[in-house]
Amino acid sequence: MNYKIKSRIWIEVGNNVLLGEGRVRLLKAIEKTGSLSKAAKSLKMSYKKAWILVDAVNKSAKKPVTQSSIGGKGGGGAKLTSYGKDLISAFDNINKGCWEHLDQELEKLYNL
Amino acid sequence: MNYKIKSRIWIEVGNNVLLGEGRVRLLKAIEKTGSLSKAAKSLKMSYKKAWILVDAVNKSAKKPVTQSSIGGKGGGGAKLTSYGKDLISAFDNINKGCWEHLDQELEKLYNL
DNA sequence: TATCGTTATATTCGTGTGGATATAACGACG
DNA sequence: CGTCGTTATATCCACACGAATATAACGATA
Repeated sequence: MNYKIKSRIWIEVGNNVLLGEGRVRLLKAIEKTGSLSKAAKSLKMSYKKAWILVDAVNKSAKKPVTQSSIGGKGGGGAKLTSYGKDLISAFDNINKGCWEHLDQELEKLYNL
Repeated sequence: MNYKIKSRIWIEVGNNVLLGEGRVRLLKAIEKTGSLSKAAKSLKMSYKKAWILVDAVNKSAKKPVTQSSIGGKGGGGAKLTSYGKDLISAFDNINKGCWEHLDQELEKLYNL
C-alpha cells in the first residue's frame, strides 16, 4: 500500500565519517562552481557548515579530497582532486546499487 | 583501508515514516517487556519519546501495530499485534539484506 | 599598491529537540 | 474501596546545533 523504502548510506574510516550523501552533494557543487562559498550558496547551506564538512572529509581521507587556494584571480577557490572524484564515483555507484536493491525488496511489503 | 559502509533504512507510507531502526528496536522491547514504560527504560529512552514514537507508528500504519491497556493487573501494558510482528519481520529481513548487499560492495573501495 | 572575492576562523544568537517532571485516568485485586 | 503501576498528556528547561555576523589573511591583477 504505497510503501517506500528509503535509505542513507555513508562510508566510515576508523571511527570517522568519510562520505555521506550531504558531503557528496557538497563536493559535487564544489566541482561545479570551483568555489566553496559558491557551492554552499548553491545548496542554501551556510559557509561555516560547508567549510566544516569539507574539513572533516579531508581529515578523514587518506589523501586530500579538495585543493583550495587563497587570494589571486577571483579571490581564490576550491576544486576536487582526482582522488576526490574517484571517491565520489565509488560512493555514487554503491548508493545507486543500494537503491536498486531496495526497490526490488519492495515486494516483501506488498501483502502488508 | 579499513572502510566500513553503514546504512540506515526506513519505510515510509505516504509522507510519514512508518518504521525505522529506532522504532523497530522500541517495538521489540515492547514485545519483550510487555510494557511501554519498561521498554523505554530498557533502551534508556524517555517515556515521552517512546510514547511519541509508538503513536507515530500507529498513526502511519494501516492497522494497529501495538495494543495497550490501562489499569488492571500490573497497571496495564502494551503488546504487539500480529500485524506489528509481521511488519517487524519484514523490516528486519529487508535491513539484513541491505547490510549483506553493502558488505559485498566494500570491494569497490579496496583500491581507494 | 589598492581592490576584490575568496578561504579560514571566532563569536554571538535563536530555535527546536529531547529530558525531566507533574498529573490525571484507569482497572484488577486484595 | 484504597493501592498500585501503567498509559496518556501537558509544561518547563537545558543544551546542542545551525544561522548570522564579523574579521583577518591572502595573492593576482589592474
